[in-house]
Amino acid sequence: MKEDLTEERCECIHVHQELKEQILREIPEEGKLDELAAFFKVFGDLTRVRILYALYASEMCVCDLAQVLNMTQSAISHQLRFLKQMSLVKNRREGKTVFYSLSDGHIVAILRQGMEHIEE
Amino acid sequence: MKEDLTEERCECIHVHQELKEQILREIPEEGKLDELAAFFKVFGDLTRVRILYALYASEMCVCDLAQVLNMTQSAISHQLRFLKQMSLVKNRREGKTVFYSLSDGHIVAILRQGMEHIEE
DNA sequence: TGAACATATGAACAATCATTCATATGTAAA
DNA sequence: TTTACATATGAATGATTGTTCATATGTTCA
Repeated sequence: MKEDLTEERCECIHVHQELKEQILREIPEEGKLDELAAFFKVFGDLTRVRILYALYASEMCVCDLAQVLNMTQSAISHQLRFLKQMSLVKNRREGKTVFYSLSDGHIVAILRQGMEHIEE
Repeated sequence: MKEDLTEERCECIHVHQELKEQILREIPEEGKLDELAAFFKVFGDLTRVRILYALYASEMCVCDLAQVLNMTQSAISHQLRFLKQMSLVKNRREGKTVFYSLSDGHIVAILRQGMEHIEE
């Protein structure tokens, strides 16, 4: 939790102590919110969103992703590691190549919901 | 669009030219994806997520938000401006104070879906 | 009009992050 | 075992971003 910053507070009293505590109870705990923000942060980058849509179209290896998205293998690989850490993608090895795919349909649902919002 | 990086490409041919173009057709256009990433980026910060949940609990003025979340008025104000730009919140003035609230129920739906995902 | 309060905002700073470069690891085939 | 290919990764760098500080704008009331 942060330190108390009351010294510099205005005198606004729309939220009195009681109500303030009630609101705080309605807000999920900081740990959960931190996880949530971290989760959404994954979708907040153009490269990662492109990767996710590409994998939605088809399972692919790192090299193919790099070709399709016209980026370096290293850049793609770094982002895939991040996506894997956040369990948005899974992978399987087949000989020298590693194939990546979306970890579940949930991901697509979230992308779709975001799309709906910006297309208004 | 980025420059062509083919010189340093591997020889992986799982995606031949035809398939590559088909996949590219299935990926939304770069402009849309950019918007989408920008949209999700808003949810990718702890402070902003806390603000959104606080406003979900109750409409509030800047000063009250600062108190409830124990942050400076300036920090909250900056984030509210951002949230407003991305049209996640709206506001109304009443005398000296400005009240903020969620712009629509869609926002809550997205937060909920994110929560569902991390609670697995 | 002037004083007090609520909010907004520009500039600066520190922290975070995406990409690049160089190189390491893992696998297959010769 | 050596070579070649596919992927992974650590360090460095440039860009982005959240907060702070100082101050400006907008509103009410005396």
